[in-house]
Amino acid sequence: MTETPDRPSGPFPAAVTVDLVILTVRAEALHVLLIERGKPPYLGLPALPGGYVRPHEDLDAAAIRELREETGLDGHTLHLEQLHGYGAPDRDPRGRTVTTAYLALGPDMPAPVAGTDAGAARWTPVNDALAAGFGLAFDHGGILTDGVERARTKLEYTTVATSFCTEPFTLSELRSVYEVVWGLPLDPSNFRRKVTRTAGFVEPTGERRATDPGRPAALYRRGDARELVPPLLRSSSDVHRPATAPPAHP
Amino acid sequence: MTETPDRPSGPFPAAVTVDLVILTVRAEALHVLLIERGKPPYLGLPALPGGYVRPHEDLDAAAIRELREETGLDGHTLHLEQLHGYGAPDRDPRGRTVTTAYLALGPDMPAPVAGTDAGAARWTPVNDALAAGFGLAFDHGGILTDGVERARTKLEYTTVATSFCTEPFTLSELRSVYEVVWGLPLDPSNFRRKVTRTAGFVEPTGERRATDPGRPAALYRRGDARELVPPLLRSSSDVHRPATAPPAHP
DNA sequence: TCAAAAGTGTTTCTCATACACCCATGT
DNA sequence: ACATGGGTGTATGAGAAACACTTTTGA
Repeated sequence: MTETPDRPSGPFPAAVTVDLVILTVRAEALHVLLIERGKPPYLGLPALPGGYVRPHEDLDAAAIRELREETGLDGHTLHLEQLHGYGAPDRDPRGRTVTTAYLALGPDMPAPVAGTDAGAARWTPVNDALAAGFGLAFDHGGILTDGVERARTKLEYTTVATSFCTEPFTLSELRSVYEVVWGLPLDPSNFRRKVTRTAGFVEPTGERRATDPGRPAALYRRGDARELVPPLLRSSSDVHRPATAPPAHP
Repeated sequence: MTETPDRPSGPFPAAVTVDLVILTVRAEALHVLLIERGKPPYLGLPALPGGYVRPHEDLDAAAIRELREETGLDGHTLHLEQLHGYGAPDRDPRGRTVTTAYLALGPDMPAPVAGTDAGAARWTPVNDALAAGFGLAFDHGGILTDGVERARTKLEYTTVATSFCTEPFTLSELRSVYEVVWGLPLDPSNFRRKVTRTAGFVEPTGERRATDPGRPAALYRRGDARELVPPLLRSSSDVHRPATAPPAHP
């Protein structure tokens, strides 16, 4: 912190909050948990869940607490990481407020607990929430954009994609996570190879699960590895190119 | 922000600061800019430069301002990015203080301006500053560790390494940045190929610079590219293996 | 027995590694 | 001329992309 004494700057009171970008994959689309504001400002508008940090609480602890309060889920079973700090002077009309945004990634979750908070929590497709005119409260549109971008890049070089899956899961389910978050189709067999060849990415359980039609799929659990080397690049790599016109001669 | 009304939590006043991890490469080692604290707490101990955010100032603006005040350098010519927020309740004995740390990377800089601040600023080798018993003020040891780690990984998949070089620079100088930050020797010819084949990483100026003995090196400027795909991995790739004992027969 | 999904094998090609070798300059 | 660093060329091998093919189930 290191203050700079004897100059026009000095400590002034600000409110400290945490906000949560909670993402999950459901119905083949990336969803974010939004609540409806129950009081001004931005009354009735959708917003990210969050709240004030308590006087004797660390930022991470506040994020875990808010996560449980809003979703009923244990912050230790989800992936939770600090995203970014936001402190524009006018971001809250009530007064100077600095927020630390957190990114949470989890499997398709039970219907969100009707928050002790005013408005009920709702899963919203990210594409809808980011559409122009949707109107998130405060600067939450920008925060959501940053969170989604972080999630996309983190899939490349970490194993967090498994956080979106309920254990045990199949490799098709894991691949679907990548396809939904990146918005790209991947080649199933090459994806399988990369995942199973990376030590600690997934661990087979030995069990299988029947699918409606088709061969039962082997089940896996999350492995110990967190970093992914080499990374699973989404650009120019592993993309199953759609059926384009084949070259001239048959 | 989204307060949670009618519950034991609510806004309480906290001080808001920014701290800077300013790194540079000089004398074949990574250095960090530290100031000496001129007043309690932690009087006389080294600390990261930083200060209070002003009442009508954004976090980024505060970081740029502090950077100029402490180094005399323009925040727009250096690489500057938000690092992480730190808000442990007891991190400052004077009261609740939440800080947002920023990471700045720049070329070997002019001797730091004797800060308007109390203690003079000093370049310190990162290895010394992180050694047990060096004793940085507050939680600045942890912040510095996080900053160095961020710098190491960012060299892999972005072009920020060029921020450490004074333009124009040679490819040997750029390679030296990687070697110093990663602590690994790299193969000069393969490094050259990767850098020059990545569009927008560096742009040749057409000029050359004489070296003491040896062929003059071509000079380059930073390119437009910020992301580096494919990344320049530091693990198991491009490492020039040191002279180990050769196989049995000569 | 057919459709659908899981899973394996294989060819082709790209790119990184390792290292030999040539170039340009100061002493 | 020779030592020193800059810079180019290339043989080898690992791994990715593309896709044909086999396996296992439900209807």
